[in-house]
Parts: sequence; structure tokens; C-alpha cells
Amino acid sequence: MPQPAATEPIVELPASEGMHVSGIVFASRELLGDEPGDVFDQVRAVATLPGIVEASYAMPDAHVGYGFPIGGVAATDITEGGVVSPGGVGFDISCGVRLMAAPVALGELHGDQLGRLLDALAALVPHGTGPGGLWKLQRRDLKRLLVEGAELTVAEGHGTEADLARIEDGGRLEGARADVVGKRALERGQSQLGSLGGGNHFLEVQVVDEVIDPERAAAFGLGEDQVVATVHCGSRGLGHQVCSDAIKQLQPAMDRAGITVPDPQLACAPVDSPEGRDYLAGMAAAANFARANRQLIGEAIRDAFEDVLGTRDVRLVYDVNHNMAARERHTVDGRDRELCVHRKGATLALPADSPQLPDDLRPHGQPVIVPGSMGTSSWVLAGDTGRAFASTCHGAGRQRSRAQARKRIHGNTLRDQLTGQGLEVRAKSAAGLAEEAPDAYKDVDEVVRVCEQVGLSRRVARLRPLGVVKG
DNA sequence: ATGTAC
Repeated sequence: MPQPAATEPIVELPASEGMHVSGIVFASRELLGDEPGDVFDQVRAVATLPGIVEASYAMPDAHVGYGFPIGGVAATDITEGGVVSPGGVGFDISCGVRLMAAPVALGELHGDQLGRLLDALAALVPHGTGPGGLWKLQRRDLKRLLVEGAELTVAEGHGTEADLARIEDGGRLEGARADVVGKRALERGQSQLGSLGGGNHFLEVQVVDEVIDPERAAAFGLGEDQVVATVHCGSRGLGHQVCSDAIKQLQPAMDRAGITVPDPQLACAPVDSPEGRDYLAGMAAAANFARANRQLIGEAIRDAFEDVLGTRDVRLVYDVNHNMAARERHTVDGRDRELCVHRKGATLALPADSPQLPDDLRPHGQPVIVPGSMGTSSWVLAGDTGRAFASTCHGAGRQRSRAQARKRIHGNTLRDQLTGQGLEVRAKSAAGLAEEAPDAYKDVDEVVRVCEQVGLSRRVARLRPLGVVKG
């Protein structure tokens, strides 16, 4: 029997005061917490953007971010003056998650193999802030990579053609231009290609703890007790610099177009304007950098498994990003329209039968990988109804600021706690570890439960962490 | 997220 509407975990914010559409927040009371006002205000502010259609959405893990909520989804109609806003993409352009599955069951790991695997991963994968990357390349090769993405990485011997079919857009986002990426962005990227970074970025070794949907799990190449590796990282300093540069450059365009927004952090430009086009071309370049970055780290993961367990047959299950604006066609108000869909801390979750999916995944819907907080579960989901422009959550969602988290626990205490739970921890910065304490995050199990209840995505399998490498 | 401020 369907649930009565009043108990559905959905909050509607009616259009008012300059809002072109209403706000729709998919969240239970538990996820909203005691003070949801700030994130509601951001959802309402996004609804004032020129050309926005359908609704200003927030996913179940939403929390306050720069201008847009992290967990925000907003689409504008490109042919009707719709805008693109860097704040709707985020500073870490095309930050995302990659899941790789090893041909190894947990029971087959013996002695100190898990610890040695974590040692090998920590030694092979550059992690932490600042420079250091797996692939040192010339400036002209970096510029090529910004256009070709993971395709170039594979062409240069880092991975296989089969990998590309498991990356969004085949690993290469069209429309990227290197000439709009500034000198500082290029400098920062050149020394960081193939690196994890800091903050909430991590590399985990996990085990498939529970299979919820055996048919989809099998189609994704996942079985109970299987050992897997998850990588969460993005476009490092390059994407950050592209975003910062764009925010500065957009203000004149806004003045010229007479666009006013309720918050300077919502700086934007019509998609169909020189500034809008340049931002999207630079954003695509940073997205290609992020895809190549995760591809290189994926190869290093294979190297580590080969060193310790004698196999590099570690398959790429899927690589998703959760910080981008994409040109997509969707039906809105009965019309097929060309939209610019911002997903910031939100993941594309294509439903079954979507033409963009590779043949073998098409009947099942797009795989979505949702990292939990440290020491807690991560989830594999699949696209379901295509609601909210085919979007779903991206993680547990922060509920306490980094500063608040640091006050509550020292990094070394947390490391001892996690180690006491049997987790292998390889962390570069104690302060960084404390900022990512599990209680700084919402309950990821509740986040994915709500996603499933409202039709954003369905649960496929739950992953339990065995060891973590953190910057 | 981030050479955690230019």
C-alpha cells in the first residue's frame, strides 16, 4: 500500500519572492536535523536563477555549500536564457568515486596481507594536499589530456579500453578546451595528475557485506564477501583554480546581462554567452583531468594488488562524478528541452533502458557509488525512476563543520578508535582525520533508504571498510 | 575541496 503523502520524506518549498520554481528537498526529519533553515534558504535562492525549470532540488544528503547546497540539483533551459553557475558545480570540479572489484574473497586474505595491501596502496598512491602525482607530463600533453580525458590515459598504457566503457561519457567529456584554462590552473594540475588530495578524499579497501539486489549486483560484477577498492577524489588544484577564476570572470557578464541574484556566490552567466561557454569548456577540461586522475589511481590500485596478492585482474565496476554541469535533454512540462543540469554533490543515476548506458548495463540502470563516512558502510546503488533529472545522493552528507569536528576528537584518538575496530588506517594528517570523523556526517544508511523510498535510486549492495588511505 | 588567505 502506498505511503500517505504526509509521511513521505519530501519537503516542498513553494515558489515565492522571485523564485521561478518551487524547491523540493528529499529528506527525512532525521536527515534534516534541528536547523534545516540554511539549506532551505539556499534551495530557494537557487530557484531564482534565470531559466531554471521544474524545481530546485536537494538530495537526501544535502547540506549548506558555496552558494548552492552540496546535494543540490538544478536545471536551466539553454534556449530560454538559462544560466550556468560555477557555484552549482563546486570547487572540486568532477570530484567523484570509482569502484574496483578484485577476484578475491575476504576469506582468501590471510596473515598480514590486508595490512601489506594498505601499505602498498599508501606507498603507490600520492595522497595529501600539495604537489605530487603519478604521471609527470609536459605542458602540451596536459593540454591534450584536458581534451581527451581518460581516453589519453588509456592510450598511453595506463589501463584498458574496457575501463573506458565503465566511466561516464566513455572517460572523455566533449566540449573541453585547454585554451580557456588559466596558467595557474595548468601549473597546479601539472604536478598533481594521479593523486588523491586531502579533505574527504580517500582510498578504501572494502568487502561486499550485503547484497540487496542479487541480479544487479551480478550484472555489476559484485558478489558477497568480494574484496573491492573505492577511490574518492577529483580535479585537485586544477579544478579549484578553474572554479575560482570563473567566479571572478562572471561578474562583468552578469552586470552586462542585467542578472541579479540573491547571493553573490550564485554568480552565473547565460549558457549561451561567451562567459558561459568558456566556463563550461574549462569545467569540461577539469572534468577530463578528474577522470584521468581516477584512472591513474585505478592503475596504481592494480599495481598494489599485483604486488601483494599476485593479481592485477581488478575490474573497474564504475566511475561516477558528483560535481558537474551537463548539457542534457529532458522532458519538462511535456516538452523535450535542452537543459544545463547542475549536480553539486549529486550523482547522475540513469534509469534502466537509458541509451547512454553500455549494452550490458542498460537493462539494470546506471551504477552509482556512494561513499559513507570513515569506518561506516558505503553503498552501490542503481538508477531507478529518473526523477530529479535522473539524480541521486553522493555520500553521507556533512552534519558538522570541519572546525566543529576537530574540536570533538583528536585525530590520533580517532585513529586508535578505528584501528581498534579492526580498520587498517594509513593517514597523512591527524587534523585531516579528525575533520572526517564519522560523527561529523549523517547516517549514510538513512540517506540511501530515503533515496530508494522516493525513487531516486535503488539499493544494490552495501560495502564494509577494511582499510583506508587518507590525505 | 584548496599550495586551508594574495
